[in-house]
Amino acid sequence: MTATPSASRTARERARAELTREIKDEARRQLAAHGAQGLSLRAVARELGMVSSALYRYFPSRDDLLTVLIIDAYDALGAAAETATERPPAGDIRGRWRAACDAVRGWAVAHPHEYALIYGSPVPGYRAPQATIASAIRVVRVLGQIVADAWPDGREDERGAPPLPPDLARQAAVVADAVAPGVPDTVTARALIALTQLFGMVSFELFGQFVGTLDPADAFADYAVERMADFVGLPPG
Amino acid sequence: MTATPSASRTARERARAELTREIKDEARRQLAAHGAQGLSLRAVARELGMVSSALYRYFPSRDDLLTVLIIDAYDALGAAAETATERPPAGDIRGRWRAACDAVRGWAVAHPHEYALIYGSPVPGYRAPQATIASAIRVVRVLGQIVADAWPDGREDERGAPPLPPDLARQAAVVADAVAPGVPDTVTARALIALTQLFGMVSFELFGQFVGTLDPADAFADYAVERMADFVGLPPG
DNA sequence: TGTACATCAGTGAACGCGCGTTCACTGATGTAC
DNA sequence: TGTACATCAGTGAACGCGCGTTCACTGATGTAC
Repeated sequence: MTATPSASRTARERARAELTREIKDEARRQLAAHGAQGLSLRAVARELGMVSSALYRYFPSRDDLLTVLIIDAYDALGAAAETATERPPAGDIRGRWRAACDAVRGWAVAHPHEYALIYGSPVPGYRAPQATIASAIRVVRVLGQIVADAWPDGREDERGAPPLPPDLARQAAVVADAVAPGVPDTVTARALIALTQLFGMVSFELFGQFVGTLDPADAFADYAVERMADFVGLPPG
Repeated sequence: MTATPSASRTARERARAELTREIKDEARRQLAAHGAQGLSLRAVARELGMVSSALYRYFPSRDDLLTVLIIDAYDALGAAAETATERPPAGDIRGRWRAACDAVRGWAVAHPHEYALIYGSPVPGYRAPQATIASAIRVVRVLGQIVADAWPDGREDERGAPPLPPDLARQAAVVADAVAPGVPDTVTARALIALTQLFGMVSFELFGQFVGTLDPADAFADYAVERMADFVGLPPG
């Protein structure tokens, strides 16, 4: 535990950390080029000038590497949303909503294959472990917090929204407890509708459903974000 | 051109049509089991008791087989929506909307891998030819027609909806011309928002984003369909 | 400070696998006269 | 109706490829005394 062995240990560990990062970077590059199932350990090793078996010092299997990439992607998206939403003043609810939604779309457009990895069709044969959930929830928490800030304790949903059937009310309450505390269940349901709209729109854009119609999709995306903010009941900006 | 040769020619052609169908069926079965990139010509042939090279009498390549499966999937979804939307009386706009949306979700749940094939991440290396577009548009046309029926010529969007920026107005007009003639552009934009919500919701359900929260998603889906009908401005049911 | 030992990173060969596609072929089915 | 020929479906072997993973190994880095 003296200074020297600890320093040299970190030297080795630093090399290890650096190579781990390089492997992930190269894997991400291949993801971008050939998609999730085009990710090949041998190709990663080749590109890094190593022999393929060397990668097993860093990741126990291809699936583990994939899992790390998935978690990283969720974290990157979550971090982008968190950062964006902190830019406007805390009281500017609609500005924060807009910033968060724009950040989601912006990150997705900038990293289409990583987006596809986490929100596209699941990779067959691969089953995401529990470990991904904490990262996956970050972006949801960002949007949930904005809605929660718009609905301080005791505020009712005064729009005469149709009440939820009991099953849905229960589910909405669980979601609200986790990511949007204090929000009435009808509002939570609307926020979940807005969430699925946002990701559905981004997926349509990235996966080619808009080609030839809403292409480019910027104006549509901006408009949809505002209308969904109205729909949820956020104060006008 | 006499009866006999023509009958025997159809005999051979009937055999061909039947085997073509069996190949597609088996391919769909593999799609369901292993996903799009798990679709292997050799495995299809093996399962049919043929040698792999025999498939080349029916499909010039693996990609062509995939393309046919994609078109079939779009057509099956479109047909399901068309059939469902014709069940309620033509004047029951909301009933038809509900039926169409339910049919989309129902088909997707019943055929998750085919849904993933057409609305999930694009298969890397594969690029859908133009031929798919006519089939892809069918389900959109069903929803568009319902909205068009709710907005007969001359009816305005009287809700004081925010006007569209010019770029978006132009895009919305093109879409309306194609699938929802006569619909004001603000309504078209809302219908497109509803469309992306529907498919986003279905994708979240099928791709595992709802596991542990909105699971099962039936109540949420029903609620969302109604709220989106309100949002578009369809008459209450 | 120096030596003996343990840990760890990376090598290279090999295993066993499945894939898409081509090609020359056989034999059955259909066609023309 | 019968024969000669053309078309077509399906065979079986082969090509060349890339993959994930294992394993015994070498040599460098770090640790304990």
